[in-house]
Amino acid sequence: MSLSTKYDSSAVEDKWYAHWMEKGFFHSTPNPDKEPYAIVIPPPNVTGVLHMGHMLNNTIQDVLIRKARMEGKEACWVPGTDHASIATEAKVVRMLREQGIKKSDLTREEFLSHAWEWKEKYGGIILEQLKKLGASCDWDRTSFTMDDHYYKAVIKVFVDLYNKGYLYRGLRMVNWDVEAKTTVSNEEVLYREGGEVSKLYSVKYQLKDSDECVVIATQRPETIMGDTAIAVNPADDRFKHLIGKKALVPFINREIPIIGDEYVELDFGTGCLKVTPAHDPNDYEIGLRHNLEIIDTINDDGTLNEKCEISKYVGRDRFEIRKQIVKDLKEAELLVDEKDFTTRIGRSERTDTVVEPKLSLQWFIKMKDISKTAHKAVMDDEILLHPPKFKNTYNHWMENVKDWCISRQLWWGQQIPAYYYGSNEDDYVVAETIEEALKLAKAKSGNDSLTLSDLKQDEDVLDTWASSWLFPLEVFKGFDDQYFKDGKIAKGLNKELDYYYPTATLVTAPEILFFWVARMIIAGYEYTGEKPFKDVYLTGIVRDKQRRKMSKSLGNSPDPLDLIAQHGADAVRTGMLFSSPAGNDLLYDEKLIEQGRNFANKIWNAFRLVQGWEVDSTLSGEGNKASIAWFEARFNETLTEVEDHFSKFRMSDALMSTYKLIWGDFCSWYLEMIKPEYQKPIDAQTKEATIKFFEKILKLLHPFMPFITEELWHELGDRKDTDCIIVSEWPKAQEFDSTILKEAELAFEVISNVRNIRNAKQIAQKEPLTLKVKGQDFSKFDTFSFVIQKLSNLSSFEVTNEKVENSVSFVLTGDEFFIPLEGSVDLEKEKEEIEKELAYTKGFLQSIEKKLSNERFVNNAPEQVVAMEKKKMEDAQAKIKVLEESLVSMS
RNA sequence: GGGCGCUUAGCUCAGUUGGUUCAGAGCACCUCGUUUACACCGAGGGGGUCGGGGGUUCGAAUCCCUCAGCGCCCA
Repeated sequence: MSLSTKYDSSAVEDKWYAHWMEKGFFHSTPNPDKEPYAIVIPPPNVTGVLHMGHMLNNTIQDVLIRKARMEGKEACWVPGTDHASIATEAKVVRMLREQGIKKSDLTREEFLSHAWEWKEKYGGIILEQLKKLGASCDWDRTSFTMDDHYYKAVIKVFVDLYNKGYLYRGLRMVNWDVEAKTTVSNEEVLYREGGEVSKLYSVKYQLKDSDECVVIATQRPETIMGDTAIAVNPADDRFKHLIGKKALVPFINREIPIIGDEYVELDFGTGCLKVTPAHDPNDYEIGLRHNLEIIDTINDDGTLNEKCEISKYVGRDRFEIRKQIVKDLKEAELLVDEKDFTTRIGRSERTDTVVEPKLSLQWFIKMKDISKTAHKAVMDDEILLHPPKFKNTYNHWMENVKDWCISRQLWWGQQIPAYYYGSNEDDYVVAETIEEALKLAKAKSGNDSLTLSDLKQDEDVLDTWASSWLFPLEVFKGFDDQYFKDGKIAKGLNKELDYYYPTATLVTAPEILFFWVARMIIAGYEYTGEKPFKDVYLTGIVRDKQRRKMSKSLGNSPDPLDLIAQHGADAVRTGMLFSSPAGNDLLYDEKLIEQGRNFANKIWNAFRLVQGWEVDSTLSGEGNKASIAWFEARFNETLTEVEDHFSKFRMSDALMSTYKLIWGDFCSWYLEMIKPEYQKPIDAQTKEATIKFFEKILKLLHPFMPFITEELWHELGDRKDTDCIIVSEWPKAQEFDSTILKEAELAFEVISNVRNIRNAKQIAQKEPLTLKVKGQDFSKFDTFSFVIQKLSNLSSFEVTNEKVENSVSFVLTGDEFFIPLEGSVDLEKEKEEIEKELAYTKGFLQSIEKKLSNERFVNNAPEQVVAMEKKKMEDAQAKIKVLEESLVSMS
């Protein structure tokens, strides 16, 4: 045999990927004769490199799309990338800095040209890496969220939402990164595990017209000058008498009211809270409730401004001032106490600076009305979430949906199409182009002399999610002028969108259920009146063995490309799926990948066996007929199971069923059943049937292991280069003969028992044995008697009416089996074992008899259950009889 | 503080409306084996009172209550 005993993935994978590409198998165009099946990829970040999460996610998508393709659907997997405004801008800024260029020295246009250059260079890395994984994306359709048409779509949607009244500008408390000078979203604010040690200062505030003082506790004494109230809990007996009085802000002696608010915790700090609405989200809420003044004392760069009223503080950094003011308070004897305490401090994911809560004028989408249909669609199972437990989460979020701040103080992204023409807050218009804006501005202002140069476009760009929420629509160019009219995408005009949309399945991580999934649903209904996808499969998070999330900073993530190079893409794909039940986190273990590799090797060797068989057409092959019929049935049984798993998005179960079919049923049983003796030929029918089976199991496995299955598909037969397994027909589950499955089951039990005895008695497999069975009905062994003899290596298998002396025995249901073994039978030990089994069976019988003698059970339980119990009882009784007889004969 | 979820074999997890030996799978482990596809292998085996307690029921891993531990989301 010339083939290596080891399967070499490296010699196979690139070859077939190139072949598939060359033949255009991944490409899809609308075909009215076929059912569409589209998936849009969750577009990876252009800044990213492939990580384990992508591997899992894209493997699942590829499995789904390959299966759909084989099922004869028009499968279309649209790839793409996301411009990721914050992450990309941060990368570009860092790169420029390394070259000695400061962002602030560049114009917007100059900066953007650097950013584009960067994107062209690095933005496609992940997509290239996905090819190594075997991803069968339609690469001709690759989309980028800043492509020309996409950019325009985002702008159109902004204008449309504005015109529909869904957009507004409003003051909001945002997370402000003083270094990047941008707002950061909540998910970009990180908290160190276990918190950070900070100080809690207790500071004396003088009461107005009194010698009395209140002592407040604060972590941020530098914001004292922005205080506009002191709050106490109205239920606090210590302080409630102060409510309504006035206090004086230290140093500047501004009068502020003392108010009662339940937000204040009695046992935290001193029980008195200074309220600084401009610099704390909770304080801002309190401020709203009590109509407090807002005094913003901190600049965008984190320095203090003149509103703090203390000239020596102005222009200096907030943390520097914290030290300074503590010193000053000490000197003024206003600092009562200072102690360490641990608290959560939010830091910007990008710059690691402490996030400054800040009030700012931002653009918002009103979410309540626009999200109603999207909410209902999931609750009514119009869109299915898998696993369904996420319905709850979704519901909770949608019920409490908050307005969405969509502006970001960045340059990389779609620039907000709002144009300002005057100094009043309301002096702006929203339009797709500046020319259009000028018209609107003239009309709105009544000033016909306005010119283009009087208009100033909003500096900010849109949140990345405000572009990616259009992904399933815009990858099919839904917002093109020809189709997008009056705030809706017209039907019947866009062939692609009409055909592929709604897409079939979205596969993504639960962490972006709201940021992305919910918003795509919202946009889908808003612009087409239809859902964007039917099923949403939420994958788990890939973690290491200590349950830590895999991350670059922890260094606990293996390089996926190394893994592929080492074990093969097929192995990595199956490894990821082996332990990936829907929606549960996956604890990554390299052993799983090895298991995948071993599996590939097993299949490879099964192939080596089969292809080595010479055919002798004079052989009848009669003895193999039952085996062939059995595997046929077993295949169909498994296929039915696999289809059921797929329908429930139980990918790892579908894989496991396939794995067991191939390794257990096909290799360990079927091939052994039909295997000719060494170097002997096989009959033609059996060989032919076996090749057919091999092809079928390869098809079943193809979505999971595309490469080895394609390789063997071509090895198994002489095929044209377009006759590939990737486009072969998926097997359809047939009715199967369950009788033969039961007969085989019984035969396998007999074989296992014989093997067990060989094992216990140390009898080599090559030494033939005699097997005799004492039972009423031998016919149930007829079909597989040949197989039983072959796999147990029996010289004879026959009926006996008598007990067989000097033999080892075992009992299956009511039949007793004997293997004569002169000399090597330890009577005492045999007896012991029989007694043990007898005791167990008697106990078992007792529990059933108890059940059956319970009238309420017999009356209430379904007939089928009662019948089953009766059968169990009879079997147990028969077994007990046989065992007891054995014991008698032994003594 | 509010909401959701989890706890089954050494590990990772199945267990669909309570009822076919339902207490399972894979891996790991133990024994034996280099037989002629594969040691990235074969044959066989051990292992859990389903987190604790209580309840409903003829019957509970499954439903209810309670306690303990853990996780996630929102504040």
